[in-house]
Amino acid sequence: MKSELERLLADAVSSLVGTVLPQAVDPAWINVERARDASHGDYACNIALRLAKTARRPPREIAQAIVAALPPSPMIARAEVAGAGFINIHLVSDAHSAVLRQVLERGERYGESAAGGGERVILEFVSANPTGPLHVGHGRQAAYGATLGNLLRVTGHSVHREYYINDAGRQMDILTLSTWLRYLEAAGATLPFPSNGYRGDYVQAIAAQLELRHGRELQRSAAQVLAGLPQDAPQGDKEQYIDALISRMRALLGAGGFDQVFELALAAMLADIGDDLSAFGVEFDRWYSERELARSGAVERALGELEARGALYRKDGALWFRASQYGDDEDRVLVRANGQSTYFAPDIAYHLQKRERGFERLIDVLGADHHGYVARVRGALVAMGEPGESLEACLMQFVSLFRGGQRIPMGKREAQFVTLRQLREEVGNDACRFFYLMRSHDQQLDFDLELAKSRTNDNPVYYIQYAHARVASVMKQLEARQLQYDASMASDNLARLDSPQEQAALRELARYPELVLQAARARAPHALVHYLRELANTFHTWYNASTFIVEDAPLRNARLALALGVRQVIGNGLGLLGVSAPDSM
RNA sequence: GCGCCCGUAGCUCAGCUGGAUAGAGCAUCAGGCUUCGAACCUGAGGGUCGGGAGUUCGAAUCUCUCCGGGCGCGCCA
Repeated sequence: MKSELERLLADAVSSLVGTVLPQAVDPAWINVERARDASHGDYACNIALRLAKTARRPPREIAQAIVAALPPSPMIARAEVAGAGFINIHLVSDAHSAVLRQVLERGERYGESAAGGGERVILEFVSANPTGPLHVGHGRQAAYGATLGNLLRVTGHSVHREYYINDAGRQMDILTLSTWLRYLEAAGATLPFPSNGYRGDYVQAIAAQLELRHGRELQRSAAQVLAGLPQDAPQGDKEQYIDALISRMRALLGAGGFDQVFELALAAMLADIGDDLSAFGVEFDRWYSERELARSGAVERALGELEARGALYRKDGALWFRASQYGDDEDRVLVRANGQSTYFAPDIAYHLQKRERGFERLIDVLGADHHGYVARVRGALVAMGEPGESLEACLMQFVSLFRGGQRIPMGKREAQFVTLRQLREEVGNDACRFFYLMRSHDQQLDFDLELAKSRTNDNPVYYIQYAHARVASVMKQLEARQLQYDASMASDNLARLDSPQEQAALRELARYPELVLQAARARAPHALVHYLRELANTFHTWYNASTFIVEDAPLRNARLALALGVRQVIGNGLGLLGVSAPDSM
């Protein structure tokens, strides 16, 4: 509809070139917007205002000329000049009911488009280190990533969802050590827990699995473990201390023994994270292991590529990337003086892999604290001959939990932090996903548990679900009265939907495909949440203003068709959000 | 100090690539159920869009600057 109108206006404008207008106009300039106010008709165009300067004529005069030159169309009832020089377009009422027909015909596919042109997108999100359970911040990234993926899919993109597993770094060694120490403790050993270790209860649970699997074969005495170690913090350096402990563990158990603990801890964490996400309705096409990436030689290949292009140099025994020449603030270390690579080297290789696998667009959903990371990865891509624009980062601001106005303190390494699982169990998946998506991703989120849990009128989740359930309820009532919905009678009588509330509902339904496209392009799932609230509001208003099941059969069926259309679109929208659309609640 | 995000009604937030009189929810106040679900609806009050300057027909939106809040700035990830 929108593009149709833009085409008509472009025709009108080009016919004026040479008379009213001095030169040809780029069709991209001609944008039609949905009118904000119903009195302004259905669509509005500001092209006359934009052309006023070059044409050196008053905008209203140009607008008048465009309206006069507008080719006739069966869709347009009338076009008029308003305000400073806007062109307001009123559609014929058939155009409104045509939308409803489309909703009912296309069903679940209403709102889909091919706008993305099949662009191959890899969407990486969550990618939390497998060193602990997901917390509430990861939950936001999960909800956002999953819904963004849905939005891109229905707007004609080929979407691949991926979770990058950081299973090769030092953090995993620390988890392995933490697990082993808890395992020793459980067998009665008394030893201090490193200040830098993972203290969460889940570590004890993994230690218990270790005991179950390996019995006492990995036991060593506290004296063996602690002999000759440096001081832990606060007297000593906690990093040195924990590295020494890791080395000690390797020495006492051998590489094989260490790996046994490592593999068990990793598998346990991945199972926990995977189950958690799956229960939250978040699925991935692939879980991409950093270790496998490293084993494949991809890291060396990426470094070789950088080397070949002269983007590397050695300084102070380390290998550096000339990031500052590719848009970053300063150069970055890839391989430390001790020979170990930083997290950055495999990340470069991973992103190069994404390009090599044929993805045109690389979207990373990251926590806001990773914003500095984007410039260096993009710089590395550019240095390797890839287009920097292909990488796009969606930075998620932080989540603060509140319980009835009281902030719940959260710390990362501390024993007590709220996990995603705890949050989901307390407020439910629907409210959880909805609340995560209510706010723009670059807005810090205050998540109030009491509000999310409340089954009262101030909880916006139920407001939308209620509209869906109400339609289902009406259909049940219809059956109870021994009546049947007659789709063809409805279709013949859509012109009867002429009340202000019905017109408003039709307009909202027509807006949905545009909204979905806009939300996808702006990477803004929250726009969909707001739209659904507005759609539900128009429906509730209509519901309160008129009775659907009336004696007049043509009118009754037309109204039921509209109600079913509303239900369909609410269902489609909630589906994209990953929120259920119940028939009763 | 530098970089990123934010600042809009009492509170929490929308406001699309600049457009017409800046909008919701909650809270407050006043109304609406013998009728398809009142988890709903109707109405009212409430604003120097953080301050200032600029760009132009037009700025909450773009630019600069200042103020305030959050987050980064490591041979951690």
